Parts: sequence; structure tokens; C-alpha cells
Amino acid sequence: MADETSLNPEQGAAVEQTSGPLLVLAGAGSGKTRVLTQRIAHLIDHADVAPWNILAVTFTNKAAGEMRERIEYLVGDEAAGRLWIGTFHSVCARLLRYESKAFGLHSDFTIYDTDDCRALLRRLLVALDLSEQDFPIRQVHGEISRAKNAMIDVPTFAGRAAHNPHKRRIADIYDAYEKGLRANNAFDFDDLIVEPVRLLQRFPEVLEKCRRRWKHILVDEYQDTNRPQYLLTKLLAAEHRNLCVVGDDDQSIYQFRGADIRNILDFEKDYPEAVVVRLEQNYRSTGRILAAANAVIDNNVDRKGKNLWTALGEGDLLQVAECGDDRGEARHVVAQIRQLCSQHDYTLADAAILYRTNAQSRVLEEELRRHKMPYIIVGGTRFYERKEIKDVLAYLRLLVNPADDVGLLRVINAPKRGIGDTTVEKIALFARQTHTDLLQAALHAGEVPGLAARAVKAVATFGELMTGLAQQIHEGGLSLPELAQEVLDRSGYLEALRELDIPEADSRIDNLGELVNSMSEFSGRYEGEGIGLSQFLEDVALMSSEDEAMAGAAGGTLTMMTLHSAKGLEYPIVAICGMEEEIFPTQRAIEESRSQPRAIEEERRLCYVGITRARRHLLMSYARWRYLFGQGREMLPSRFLEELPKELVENVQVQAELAWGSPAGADRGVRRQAGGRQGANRQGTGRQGGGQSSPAKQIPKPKAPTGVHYVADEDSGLQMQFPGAGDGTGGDDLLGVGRWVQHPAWGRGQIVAREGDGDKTKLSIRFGATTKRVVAAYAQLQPI
DNA sequence: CAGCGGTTCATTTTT
DNA sequence: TGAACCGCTG
Repeated sequence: MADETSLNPEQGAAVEQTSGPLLVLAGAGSGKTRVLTQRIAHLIDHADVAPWNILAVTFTNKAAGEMRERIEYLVGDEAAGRLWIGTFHSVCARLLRYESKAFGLHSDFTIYDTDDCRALLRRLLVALDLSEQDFPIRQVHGEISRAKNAMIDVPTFAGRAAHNPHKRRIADIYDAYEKGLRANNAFDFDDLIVEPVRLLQRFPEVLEKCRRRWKHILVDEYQDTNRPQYLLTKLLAAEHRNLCVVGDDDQSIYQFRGADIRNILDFEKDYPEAVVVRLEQNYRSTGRILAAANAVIDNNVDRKGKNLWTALGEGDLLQVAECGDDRGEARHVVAQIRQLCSQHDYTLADAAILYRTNAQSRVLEEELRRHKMPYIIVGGTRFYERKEIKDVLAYLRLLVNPADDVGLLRVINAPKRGIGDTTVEKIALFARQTHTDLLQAALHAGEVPGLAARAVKAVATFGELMTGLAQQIHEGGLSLPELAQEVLDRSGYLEALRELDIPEADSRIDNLGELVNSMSEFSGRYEGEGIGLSQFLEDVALMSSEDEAMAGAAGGTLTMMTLHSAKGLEYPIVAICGMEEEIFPTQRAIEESRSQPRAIEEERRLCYVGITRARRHLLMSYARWRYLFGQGREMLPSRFLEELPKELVENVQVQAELAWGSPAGADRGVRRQAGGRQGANRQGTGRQGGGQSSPAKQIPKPKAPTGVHYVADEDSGLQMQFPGAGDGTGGDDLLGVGRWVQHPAWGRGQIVAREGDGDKTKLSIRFGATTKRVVAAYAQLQPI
């Protein structure tokens, strides 16, 4: 809150502790990022540490980017550019590429995401003659992943499984899976951490080199580290012991995926000489909000214990709303937010709606659209996980790594070339017999036994396509976006999409255009060696959906996201919806808690995270009745609500969407008729946003392929049709949030945020995967 | 081989 | 409610 450079005594202590192990227990909103960045600046400016000797590891790309940005501000671009800042995964991927030769790996490996891994497993099950019924892919993959993260290798796993037939089969799958990955020259996410650990354990000279390189190590969100990540930092820091970890045990919300809270709880055991600093002054929230957070988290046993305090004053009561049903809840929450906005002069960008599961967003979206309120959804389907994007990337992957069978299987018949399953199977068999990869086999289609002439021809076409592209790369002179364009054209992918007579086709084509744009942007940044294809692919594989500059964005766009995605963010107004048993905490957590009472604690921490996102106004709501699994159900209020001290809470009651009758039946008919429901607006919040109502949307697009966090094109299109809809910012102009523009250098982009006004208007524009901030007056933007 | 329609399934969270 | 999967048909 205070300016960037002023520090309280604890923060100052952490910054100035420049050597030896340091544990910073940083409560929510206590300025931990400031401490981290200042500490790095301090190391460089006052402790004579070279930037390239500093390794700072974060949990998300977004956090890494923000940290780099803030450090740039402190020490300048030059020094900041030489720091090692990144996620565990990206730093490790880099390490693996550098050191690949040391242990006989290809440096051009492919990173398999969850989908790819499942595709591989699916094939392996067939090969092992096991049914997906008995071995559900999800579960098997989960089990393998858990084993890997516990550093249990295949022989060990098999040893432990000896007595259990089912486990033994899984050991076989695990074995085949590992071999499959290696044969495909691929790593999964887990490997990216686990393999470097093994590498460092096995090769002392590599370890030595790394220790010399990274003389100071800082780890953010330490409570979220898993076993291999812990081992990695331990290995690297064992000698110089300059390890600074920052975290909050109360905000550990990723144990479900292997984060080990002991890493932070036992830090002082591992490093007895560690200095411990607690940051307990919160600069974010009002007293009542903090008191509520403290009261809730106090029910957890598994914690170090701390108490946040604030100098910001009591603030308002929290509101807990009991709603008749989920739609009533949505209506109430939206109405409340509107009211708070007009009362306190906030814009919609100052508000966030949080929920436990993504599925809950739908009802809220409907309500927001009804009011023509612009919103963005953080998370959801990621851009790079869309089918069309993954398809094109698979072509590119295959060009870098011809052994990538999973990639090949993805594209050999996309677009349709008349290569069906039987043909593929024959090729696969041939590949196995001749000990090559699928691409090699496909290139020798003529030799594959039992392949009909027509199939041979089809496969040959595909083979020529790939060799042709490979050759073009070889000859050089092709830029990254040009290469992508070649793939799109020569593969016939784009053409097939154009001919496809379905409504989504257009947005898919747009997405592909964005992909090409993101490549242009990338090659602009990474001029130099080659076309940087494999670096691009790595970036993309490790990219999360949160690489956007949306925190603190002005511009009248409300944010919705899961509680998980909200970690690290803050808003003046926060609403947490679905405060109901079996939703939050989830049914699963409740079940688990029967045998393992602590299972609830992670949910409670999540609740704590949610509460502490709020700066001024916190609204929690539950519905007594909601659609779940497509069916109406009665719900009970969440136990977490009972943990809120009564004196902090104002309780309100909101009636159901339909006052009487079975909500189930009545509800349905009205549903999508946005225009038809007059009563929807009543609920009396006073002023409406944009006066003139408009004709019902012409393209209801039954499917909202959320995708990019910004509600997909058609939605922003909707917003555009109704200027003035927003509120706060006059949305009347061509450079409002949601608008698409053309930039001379970066191509097509979508405006995601807007700050300031007049000459000083700054816009954040997302071009493909990256977001740029520009001054509207200078950027030569062309609205499209 | 592709496309359709019916079925079943599951819904945490993400690098 | 919806996505993903299966089996059937053309």
C-alpha cells in the first residue's frame, strides 16, 4: 500500500538478510512480492551479487513476469534481464536442454501436457490389452503422477506392487509409459522436475556447475512446492545455503496435486540456522474482513499459526446472503455488486466473483449478460489447449521432434485425409516391427504390409507434406509465423475449416490467426538463433491461462474465477458464491474427511484465500436449492459460514427466482430467453448501466467456448453491440474493453483493460498469448 | 472411413 | 448440463 520502496521493520529485515537460509512467513496481503523484489535488488545493489547468480522461482508464469517487471523498475532492464526468473517448470526445462548431452538426451524434446499423456496411455492400454474400464485413464495417470512426485521409479513401484495384481498391472503401464515417453523423446510435466533432480543426484559435475551458477536462490509460494521441487532446491542450496523461501502455510491450496506442506512447516528443521521473518501486517483488507479470515483459519490444526492485523480500520460488515436458488443467488450477487459500485464509485473492474468450481460460472454469466455487464473469466479452457491450436502445434512439434508419436497421431488425419484407425494401426504395427517411430513408418507407407493402395496414397500425401515442411525449415529463410502459415495452408487444415459449415469454424479460424500472431510477437522478441521453433513450443507448453495483465485493470470489466485462480489477487469488492456443503467444501473433501479429518483443512485454506482477496467489501452467498449434475437439489449452508464470528456478519435473505411452484419445471421454459424475462431486473438496485436496452442478441451461440479468459469472441461481440453497456467507462468508444484492434507491428489483438483517460489512456491489448500495454494516443491502432 | 445419435460419464483445483 | 465415448449405418 505504501509506496514501492518503503518497508516495515519485518520486511526490511527480510530484505537485508542477504545470506544464509531465510524463511519469510508472509500472510495474505503482507507485501511479500515487495519483499522478494526488493531483496533481489538489494542483493545486486548492496551485496555485490551478480544478477546471473540469482535464481528466483515462482509458481506461475504470471508471477514470474510480474516479478521481473518490478525488478526492472528497481535495478534496470540490463541487470533484470540477466536474472534467472521463472517457474520451476521453465527453469528445469532450460536446465534439461542445456545438460541434455551430459546424459544422452535430445535437446529438442517435446513437453507433453495432460492430454498428450492420456493419449499415450490410451494407446498403451490397448497394446497391453487392458481395458479402460478396469484402468480408467484419469486414475492411472493420477497414480503414475503421484508415484513420480513421490520419486518412486518404476522398479520401486513394481516392487511394492508385487502382492497386488491390479497394482502390478499399473506398474506395467507405468513402465510402458516411461518407455513410451522416452521413445517419443518427450517429457511430461512431472518429468520436468523429477528428471533434473535425478540428473543432479547422478552427475556431481553438473550439480557443481549449477551451484556455482545459482549462488542465491529465492522461492516464492514455497507452501506449494512438492517433493521433487523441494529436493531440487535442497540440492542446489546445500552448500552455500543462500536459500530464501517465501510462503504462507495457510494459503497452501495445491496439496491435491502433490504440494507438500511439510516443506514449509519443516524448513527450520532442514536449515537450523534459518532466520525466520513473519509478515503479519496486512495492507489490504479492513479489520472485519481480516477478523473473519483469522477466525475461519483458526479451525485448522495443521498450521504454524499467525495473526494478521491491519491498520486500515474496521470497515463494513460482511454480508452473508441466503438465496432461494442458484439463479436468485446470481441475481443477488450481481445486484449487490452494482449497488456497491454506484455507492462507492467503484467500477466493475474493482469487483470479482469467486466460486469453487468452474461449472458455477454459468448461471452468473447468464445474469451478467442479462444486464449487459462486461466480464472476463480467468482460467477456463486455455487458448493453447483448444483443439485447433493443439492440432497445428502438433504439426510443429513433429517437425522439431519426429519421434513424437502422440503428435503424429493427432494430425495424421486432421484434416481428414482418409487415414482411418485401421490404417493407423497397420502403420503402428509396422513401426513396432521395424523399431522406428510412426513418422518413419508413414514415410515408408509402401512397405507397410496389408495397406490398401488408397491408404498408401493417403499416407504418402501426409508424408510428403511433412518432408516438404521439414525441408523448408532446413533451407532456412522461413520465419516462425511464416512456417505456421505454411502448415495451415499446405496441410489443408485451414481450407477444411473454411469449408466446414458450422458456426464455431469462424472463431477457430480466428484462433489460428491469433496463433500466427503470437508467433510473430515471439520471433520479434527472440531474434537470433534459428527461428526459435522449439523455444516457442516450450513456452507454449508451459504457458498457463493467467498470462494476462488483468489484475488491477481498469475499464469496467468484472472478473470471475475460481478461488484457486484468485490466489495472489485482490479486489475492493469480492463475492464468494456457492457457500454450500458439498460445493465448498466439495463433496469429495467431505467424504475424505471421514477417514482423514484434515481433508477439510485444504478447503478451509481455500476459503481463507478467498476471504483475504477482499479489500473493502466481502459478500458470501449460498443457495438453498441449486442445479447440480443437471438436476435440482437442496443444499445446506457451508460449515465455513458457521465459523464466521456473528458480530462481523450481516445476514440477508433473498427469495428464489420463482416465488412458488416447483422451481425445476418452471425454470426451464424461461431459461435462455434473455429478452423474455421482464422481471429479471427488478430486485431494485437503482440505476441500470446503459439506458437503452437492445434487441436480443442475434447469435445466441448455444455453446460458449470460453477458451481465452476473455469470454470468447461472440461474447465480446455482444458487448460491442451495446455500447454504454458497461458501466463506469463509457463503453461508447472503439477502444473499449473487449474491442478488437489491429496494431501495425503486433497484428490483431483484443483490448483487455483500460486505464486513465484522454491522452493518457493506456490500453492492455492481448495479441495471441501475450499482452501489451500501450498508450492509446501513440499506438497506431485500428479498430476492427 | 466418416458421420450420426445414443449413451454414459463426471464435475475441483494446474505447471 | 455438458463433454466424451461407443456402436451403428451409409
